Amino acid sequence: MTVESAKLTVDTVAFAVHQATLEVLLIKRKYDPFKAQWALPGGFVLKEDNNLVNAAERELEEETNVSNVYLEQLYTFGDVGRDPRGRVVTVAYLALLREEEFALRASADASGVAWWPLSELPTLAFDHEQIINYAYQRLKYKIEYSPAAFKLLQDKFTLRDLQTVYEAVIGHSIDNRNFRKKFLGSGVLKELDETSREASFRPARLYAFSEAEFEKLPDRPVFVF
Amino acid sequence: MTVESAKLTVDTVAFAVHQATLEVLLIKRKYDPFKAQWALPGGFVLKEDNNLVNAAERELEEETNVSNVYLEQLYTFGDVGRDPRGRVVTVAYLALLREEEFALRASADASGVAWWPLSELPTLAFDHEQIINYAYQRLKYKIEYSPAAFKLLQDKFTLRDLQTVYEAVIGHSIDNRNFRKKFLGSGVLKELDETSREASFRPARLYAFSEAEFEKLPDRPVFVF
DNA sequence: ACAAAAGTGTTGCTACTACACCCATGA
DNA sequence: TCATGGGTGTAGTAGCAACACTTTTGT
Repeated sequence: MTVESAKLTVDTVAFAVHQATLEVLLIKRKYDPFKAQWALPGGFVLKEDNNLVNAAERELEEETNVSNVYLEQLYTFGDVGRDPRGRVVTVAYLALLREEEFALRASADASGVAWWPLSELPTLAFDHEQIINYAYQRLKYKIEYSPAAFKLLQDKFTLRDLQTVYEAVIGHSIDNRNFRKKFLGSGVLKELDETSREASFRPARLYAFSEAEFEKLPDRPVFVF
Repeated sequence: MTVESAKLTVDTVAFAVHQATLEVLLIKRKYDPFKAQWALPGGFVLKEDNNLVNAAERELEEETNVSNVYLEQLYTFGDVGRDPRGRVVTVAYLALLREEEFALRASADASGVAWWPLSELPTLAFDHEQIINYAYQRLKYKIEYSPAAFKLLQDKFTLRDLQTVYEAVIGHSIDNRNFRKKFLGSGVLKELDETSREASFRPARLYAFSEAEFEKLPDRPVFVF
């Protein structure tokens, strides 16, 4: 019996919705293995990280300049052979954020950083394509019964913005009357006294999400369309 | 920057329903830390395990004699301080099985093995109480939209058996007419030509679960009661 | 006045909840 | 024939899907 001292890494699948498209944040690797290939931001867990999510936050900030966003643990991938360097187990995280809030900046192990549409991903290092697929499944489920969509939006948003997020994530369009009825009826949206004046047409009312009202919903609310 | 070579363990929360009670499989630790305390079956990932679930299966069999059961990854716990030996990250698994199928046998690091009702757990080693709570939440969700309940039953079962599993997991009783209507209407139960003759009263019809029919259900079926 | 997106109601149907009694069997 | 769990039906309600036109604004 030999205790395996596995190397432990964290990788983050960061999603954002940009121009009605669901996108993933990738970095271009500076070093081997998989030098010059696109990969998820992530890296080794260090002694100074006092838990796993801190490690994921640190790597994300170091490699992309994205910080202070919603992160949740996804799944741990540990098959022998997923990393050519030997037994490397990775704890994958899901992040949800708004692209506009961050100026991407490559550094550390990355020679590039970019948002890629989920439907047009490049060839990826390691088993990162599999991890992204897993993350996407999780996001599709989460958006149906949790406030995940609001992590992808500004604090103030129009119902159209919210619907666009849902459509980008689930991958098909939604009847706007039913969509609005369901959200307005749920009580989780606070109607604001402001409108967004975008162009030469009717301005849309702005709303904010109420965490408190969401918590009050009976058991597991359903936002399926 | 120092690469942390974390120790990696796996722990399994095995559930079964016995006499209408949801129970968890625990072992009594033979060695320090937490010597003589109850804990989840589990241990270090070894070089010869070629993926994480294999390690969980191996440890479960070694410590309890339970093998060949449904296992799924739950969550990875990696906070500094969760193990007095230093940085030990554990990948937790959920197992679902029937108690009657296995003769428990303690060995390796365990001086005892037993099923404990979830509502009467002893003091547990490490953060294992937290892990069990997490597993229980997951089970409650899974049973509502997946065939998880059938992993807790024999191949042939009565509708009463199935209802008992649901009641034990969700923690409250269900109207039997509505319960039967929903399951019979769903098409996932194959009616068998057999009955279970238990005692001096009307024998109950036996059913089997049809994986194939379950897969045919539109999107995410709901078995909420 | 026009272009563009915002905003709004109704109807039919399905699926759920609540609820209480008769049936089949073995002893 | 009795004790025990097995098995069944209905009515009211709530929530969902499908569907198209009017309103408001800036230019």
